[in-house]
Amino acid sequence: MSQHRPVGTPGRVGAVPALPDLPEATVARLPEYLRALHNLAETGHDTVSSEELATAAGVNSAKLRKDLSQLGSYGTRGVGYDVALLIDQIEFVLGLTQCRAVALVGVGNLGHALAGYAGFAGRGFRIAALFDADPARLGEVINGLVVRHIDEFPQVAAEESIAIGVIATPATAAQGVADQLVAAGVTSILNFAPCVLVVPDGVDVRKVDLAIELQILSFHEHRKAALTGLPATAGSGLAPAGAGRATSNGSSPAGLTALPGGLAATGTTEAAPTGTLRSTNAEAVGS
Amino acid sequence: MSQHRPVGTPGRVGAVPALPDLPEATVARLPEYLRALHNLAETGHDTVSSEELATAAGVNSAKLRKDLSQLGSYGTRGVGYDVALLIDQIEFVLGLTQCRAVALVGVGNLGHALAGYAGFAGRGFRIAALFDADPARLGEVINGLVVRHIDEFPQVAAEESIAIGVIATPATAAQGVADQLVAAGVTSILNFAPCVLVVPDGVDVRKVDLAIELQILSFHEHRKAALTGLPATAGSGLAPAGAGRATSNGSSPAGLTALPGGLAATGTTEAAPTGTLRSTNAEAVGS
DNA sequence: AAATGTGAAGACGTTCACAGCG
DNA sequence: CGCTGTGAACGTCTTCACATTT
Repeated sequence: MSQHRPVGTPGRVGAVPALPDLPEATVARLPEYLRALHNLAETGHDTVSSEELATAAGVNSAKLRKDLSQLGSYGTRGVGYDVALLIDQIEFVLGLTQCRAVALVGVGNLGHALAGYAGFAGRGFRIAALFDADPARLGEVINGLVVRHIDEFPQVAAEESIAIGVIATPATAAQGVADQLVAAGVTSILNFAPCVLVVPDGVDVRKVDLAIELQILSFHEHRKAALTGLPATAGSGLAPAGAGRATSNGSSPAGLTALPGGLAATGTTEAAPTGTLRSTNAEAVGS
Repeated sequence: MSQHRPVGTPGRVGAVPALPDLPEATVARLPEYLRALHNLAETGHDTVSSEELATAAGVNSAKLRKDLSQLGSYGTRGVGYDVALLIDQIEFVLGLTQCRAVALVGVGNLGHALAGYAGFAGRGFRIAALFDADPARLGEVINGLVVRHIDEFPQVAAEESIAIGVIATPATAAQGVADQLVAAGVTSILNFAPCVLVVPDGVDVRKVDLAIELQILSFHEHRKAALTGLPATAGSGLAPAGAGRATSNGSSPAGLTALPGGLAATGTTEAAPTGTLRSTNAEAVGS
C-alpha cells in the first residue's frame, strides 16, 4: 500500500523511470486497454474518459482508473486521458516499443494456423522462425518461412534474438521442446500443448488450452441447466440495448441432477487456467 | 460459504448429488486435475495422494485439497484419492458425462485449425457444425463437415442441440455473430476474436486472445531485461533433473530503463505472482 | 462541473498448520 | 504414522465513495 516510489517530482532527471511492478491482474488487462485505445485512436478520438475506455475494454471504470494509476499515468481531471499518450505509456510498459521475435515450434494443425495468424504482426510480434521435429515437415514453407529442425534452434535463436517461444506440439513432445528452448536462452513460453511444463525459475510460462476453456463453459452450462430445469432452446432477446437477464447467479439453491453410473467417460488430457476475461454484460451494443 | 448439500451418504440413492456452486478459481482448475487423473489412470495408478496429483497438475497440494473438498470429494485419509472415482466426480461436475455439441463460426485461418483440432473429441466435445459468412467458403468440407452459411444457424442449432458456440471470425464480425448465436439459444461462447463481446446476462463468454498472451509475456521479458541489465541471450542451465535457478527473484534492486518520449514513470521492480500458472520449478523431469 | 486518483472496505483466493480419521 | 479435510491467517483483487484537481 504505502509502497510508492518518491514521485515527488515526476520523471525529472534523465534515467529515472523504471518499471513499476504492477499487479499481475493489472498486467493482464493492459493489453485489452491497449487494443481499445487503438480502436479509439483510429476513430479520431483524442481523449477518453475512464468511463468510455472502461466500456470499450469490458471492465468497470473504477478498475480501469486504478490500473492506470498504477503506471503513474497521466489523466487530466475533469477531462480524461490523452489517447496517444496512454498508448505510448502502455506500449512502453509492456515492452512493445520494439518488435519482438518469437519462435514457433510444432507446425501441425494448430501450429500451422498460428504461423499464418495475421494478428501477431500488428501487435508487436514477429514470428521469426518455425521448427518441428518431424522430418516430413522440414523444408516446408509457410508464410514465407521455412520449417527447420528443432535442433537448429540454438543457432537461430542467437541470430534472431529470440526470447519467446510458442509451443504447439503434441503434449508428449512439449516438455522436451521446452527444455531445448530454455537451454537456448528462451525465457518466456506460450504453451498450447495440454500438459504442465516444468521450467527453471525465471522462465515464464503461459498456457492456452482450448479444451479447458470449453470444459469451463461446460460447467456453466451444466449449472444453468440444473437451475432452469429446462434445457430447451429459448430464443432470448438480442444484445442491443437493455440486455435481458437470464440466469440469476447468486445464492439460489443448486438444482439436482442425476449422477452418472459407474461410468468412465471419454477424455484424456487438457490444460490450464487462463487469466482472461469472463462474461460481460453491459447495455451498449458493441461495434 | 458453508453451503454444502447434505452429503450424508455419498452418491447413494438415485438423485442426490447436486452441483455445489464452486468458486470460479476452482472450476478453472478442475479440468487440469482431470487431465492429470487420466494420465495417472493410463499409467495404472489406482490411487493418488494430494501431493502427487498436485504436482502432476502444476499446483500445490493445499490448493488441490481445498478444491477437491469443495466437491465433497472422496479421499481416504492415510491413503489418498481413488483415481477412477475422482475422474467420475469431476466429469460429472463439469457436465462432461454427455458429449456436448459445439458450433464453430468463422472458418478462416484459425477456425480451420480449430475445426481440425483432434483435442476436442476425446475431451467431451464434438464440433457439430461449421459456419461462415463468406460465400466463397460455403460448401467447403473440413474434417467431414460442410461449411454452411451463418443464417442457417438457428435451424442447425435446434437440430443438434447446440448450446456452445466458438467464434473465430475477424473482430469486426464477432459481435454480430455473437448476437445471432445468442438469439438462437446459445448460452456459452468461446471467443477468439480480439474484441469485447456484449451479451445478455446468463450468457457466458470466455475469451482467448493470442496476441494478449504474448503481450503479457512481453511485459515479463521487459521486466527481466531491466533487472539483469543484459538483454543478451545467455544459455542457462537445462531443465532436466535438478533445475537450475535462473533469475533470483527476491529483493534484488531494480534496474533502470530509459523511457520513450516525454513519459515518466518510476518505481522499483519486483516479482509478482500470477493468478494463473506461472513458472514452475520442481526437480522431476516432465514426461 | 466533470472526471481523475486513491484510501478504505469488502470479496475472493491462497497458504499455513493442525485436528482428525483411517 | 500418513494423508485428508478445514479453520484461520494472510495476501491479492475489486468495488465503493469521495477528496482533489483542472
